[in-house]
Amino acid sequence: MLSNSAKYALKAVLYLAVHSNEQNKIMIKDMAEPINVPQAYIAKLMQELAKKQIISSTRGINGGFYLTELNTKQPIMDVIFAIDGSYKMNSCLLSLENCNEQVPCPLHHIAYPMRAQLIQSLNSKSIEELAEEIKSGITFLPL
Amino acid sequence: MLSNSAKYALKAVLYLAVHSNEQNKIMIKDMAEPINVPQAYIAKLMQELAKKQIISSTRGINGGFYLTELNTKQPIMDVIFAIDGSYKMNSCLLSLENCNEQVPCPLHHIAYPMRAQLIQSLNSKSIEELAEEIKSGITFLPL
DNA sequence: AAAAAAACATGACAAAAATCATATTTAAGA
DNA sequence: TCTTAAATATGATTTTTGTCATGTTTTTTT
Repeated sequence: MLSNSAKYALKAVLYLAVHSNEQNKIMIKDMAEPINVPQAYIAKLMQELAKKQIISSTRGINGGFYLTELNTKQPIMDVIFAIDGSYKMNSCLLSLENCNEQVPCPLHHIAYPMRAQLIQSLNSKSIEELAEEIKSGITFLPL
Repeated sequence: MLSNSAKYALKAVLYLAVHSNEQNKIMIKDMAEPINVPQAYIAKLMQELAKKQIISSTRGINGGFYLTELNTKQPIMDVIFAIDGSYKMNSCLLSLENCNEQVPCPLHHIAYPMRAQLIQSLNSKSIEELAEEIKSGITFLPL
């Protein structure tokens, strides 16, 4: 449902959402440890997200990664899609190609409503909203 | 959330539930094609399930795999646990070890209720119940 | 008792995902 | 303009997962 990479990316993006802005960029080496992801690995993911404009970056001295106002308005789902594509998230629990409401697989009625609701939530929640919850101590971003 | 192996195993078990009983055993070579899983692969999975008593088997001539009455009463979740263990299914969306109700991760409030409900469904639905739905044309077991 | 047909056990191989390493490009400051 | 410090690009390596192959054991039939 979610690759390891997507999970790492989500943690990283939320970390940026809480700790960075256009005046305060964050370097790879300073974010790898707090989110507990290997530096070289998270670096690759961040580059991918930057290329797809999910996050922002500038190189050179005083460079780093950060989120613009616009970046933070994006739904969480966009981060997932950028890394995993849409297939993983959208496919049926049994990964049956032709499972749908008309020809439902044996688990469809159990699994589909929940997945649909999850997708709905991930699409409607913005990065910013989740960051606010972290800042106000409602949720946590631990190791 | 579910390994490929677990998905294959579920398809196979449901196939047995619909097509087999103690008088009517099914050989590997006759089930691989209809459920669209490589024969050698499903063979290995079935042996694992047989060893863990999720399904039944007898060898030798006229042998094969089948489900006893007792087998069919088991919850669907048991099949998943037998193949994947409990970790995959029970872990938080971000795979954070110490995410819980007291110290929730940023996605906990979005993801947990649905996962809990899914687990509840998989635990309360028996193999037999799903097989009945297939037999009566409510759901389908396609490729 | 022997032969045949099935599951069972074991391990080899392949593909994909995760992880690591290294060289290149860019931006800022001296 | 040169040096430095950062992201970027590319690809190598490792680990995990999925797939395949082959020989062994068990059960039934003759």
